[in-house]
Amino acid sequence: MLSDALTLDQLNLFVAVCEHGSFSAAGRHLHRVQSAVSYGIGNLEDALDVPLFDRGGRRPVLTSAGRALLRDATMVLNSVGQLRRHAASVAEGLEAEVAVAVGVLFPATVLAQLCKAFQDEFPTVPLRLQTGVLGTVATMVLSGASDLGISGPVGIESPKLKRMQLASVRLVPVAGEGHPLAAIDGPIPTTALEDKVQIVISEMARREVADDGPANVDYGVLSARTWRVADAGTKLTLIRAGLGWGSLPEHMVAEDLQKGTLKRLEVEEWGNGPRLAQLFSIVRGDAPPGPAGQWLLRHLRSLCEDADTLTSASSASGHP
Amino acid sequence: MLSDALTLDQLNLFVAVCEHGSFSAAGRHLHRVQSAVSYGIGNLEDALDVPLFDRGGRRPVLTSAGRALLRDATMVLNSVGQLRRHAASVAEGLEAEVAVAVGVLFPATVLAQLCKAFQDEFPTVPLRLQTGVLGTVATMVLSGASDLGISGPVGIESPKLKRMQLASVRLVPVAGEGHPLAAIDGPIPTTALEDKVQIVISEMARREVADDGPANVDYGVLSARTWRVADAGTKLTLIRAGLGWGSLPEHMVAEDLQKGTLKRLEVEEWGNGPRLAQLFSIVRGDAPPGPAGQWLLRHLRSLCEDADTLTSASSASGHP
DNA sequence: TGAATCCATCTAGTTTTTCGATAGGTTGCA
DNA sequence: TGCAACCTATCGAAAAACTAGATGGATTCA
Repeated sequence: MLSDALTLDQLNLFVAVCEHGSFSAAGRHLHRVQSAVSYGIGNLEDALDVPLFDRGGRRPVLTSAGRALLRDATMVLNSVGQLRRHAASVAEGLEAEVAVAVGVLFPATVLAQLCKAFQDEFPTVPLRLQTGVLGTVATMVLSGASDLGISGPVGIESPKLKRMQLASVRLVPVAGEGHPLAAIDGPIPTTALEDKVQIVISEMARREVADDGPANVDYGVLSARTWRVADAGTKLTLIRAGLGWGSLPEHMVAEDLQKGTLKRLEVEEWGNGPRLAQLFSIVRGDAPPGPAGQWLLRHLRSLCEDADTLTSASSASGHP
Repeated sequence: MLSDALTLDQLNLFVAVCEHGSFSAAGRHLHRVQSAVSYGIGNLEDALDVPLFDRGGRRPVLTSAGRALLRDATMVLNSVGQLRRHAASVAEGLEAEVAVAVGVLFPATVLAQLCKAFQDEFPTVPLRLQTGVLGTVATMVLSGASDLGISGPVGIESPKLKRMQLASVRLVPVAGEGHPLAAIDGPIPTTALEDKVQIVISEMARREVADDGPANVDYGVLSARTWRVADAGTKLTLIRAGLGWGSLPEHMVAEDLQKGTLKRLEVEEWGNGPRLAQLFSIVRGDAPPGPAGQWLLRHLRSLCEDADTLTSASSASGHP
């Protein structure tokens, strides 16, 4: 061996020697001859240019450098083990990773539950989460960038896409506590809304696919003055700051409504009943997800069945 | 190659191919022939039992499994790189790690500054922090478990230990706001303290070394009823809860004193001036720390010189 | 269609690793 | 002290793994 080679085999020998206390013992456990172990450790010390063991006494004893480098070595071997397990699960037919595109309306707490359950079931399959605005979810599934989508009815239509209804999310129109609309008690006529800023979630209008479809349409726009934001989080903060009004899923505003920092609006045109946004799961019919993705889909469906209407009940589970 | 071998060299080839787009290009960059690259990648695919590339077209294209495993591979190579850098720094004479034992009295904010500066100066040298009660710090340095100690004057004496004064910490006797002692305004006579519970930091009395020395002595004990705790944190919480009184370094109680949740006591026997606890650095004279440890010691000293008396000034730097 | 790349595969030669044995050291016990 | 039971380093021969270079087939681009 010339000099800086550094083999995984050498690292394996290294930790084996540290575990079993001697070159010979390590050799026995690894079904190698003692001279092979000696040779390998010698090469490792040459490669790192650091003596790892004191060979003075009966059994080799780690130098302080060896003790510190042992940690690095085990770390390397751990990452190798992860690679191996991952590869094994792929070889057995599991997909290499599952990419999920989830729309902003889907409650984060349910999503967290879902991810945790998935991680418990498939520890070797990485999960890639992509949260996007309404329309992009379907686009991502169609393009193959995501294996599974969770989204509202908005978005491109394609015969390739298979949608299944999951649950409903209650949308409540709200305004910040200082906002003029918050002071109105009864039903608010549409005329009163027209000159107020409404904050709307909107995508960046990428209309490459399905150009003739009903893409890039804003739903539920009542005001003449609208501000468009990219995600529900900034929409919430803007409304909280009193910059305008808008509808948000109930699970996102429940806490603010209780504290009084947000006030629920009664929009005349929408009546008094709750406005429900349907949530669908989206997969491609011609390229269905693998076993892990199928499992994720089933689990998602059962999670949504438990709570037919995804209200603050899911977020309330976080509070005692 | 038989089957499950998995070499670092193979992983290197793998990422190189992904980087440069083709087996040949990777070979050129790595000064290897194309057939060698092909051979290595083939062995890797055999070892993992997973095809990594689609060889249909002009240039090999990653399979989805390959894309996922590429992340694992780079992770392995990163950890190997860390091992290499660490080994290189050891080969150049730096110690493999620096272990510091720091007494509970030392302000955490200064400690954090020290650690940060050390990490910037020696990114390859891991730092091992061991916070211990008064006497154990010296013991750890003497036994070689730590290279450097920061402690008060308490602890074993040994000709091998070299102490240098660092700074002083003001100790203030305090009690919780509901405690009867907190109601007394003037100097408190010792007789009034005798029947109140005093909370004292004490070690678990390990007197293996220096058995005849002044080990295991409690300093500043005035009360007949004493509770002993292992660390300053629980001492603070106990006192805060009103279970007793005791002295604590000023930097730990400054906030509570300001908020009024703790009250400063005036103990007659200790007079009105501040009680100062000296802090020393401790190293072994016969086995001095290496260059990184020396640097740490110097930096520690300069940090302490800036604020000769370590008061809440150090923690106040965190507030604007 | 032809030029330019690319990959897999084969052969032969080189390098690395293993084996088994030997020599020399340390530890602990009689 | 001497002996048994460990341990390690080292050496020569054999085995295994790897490399270079050449060849053939496939793809892409002009």
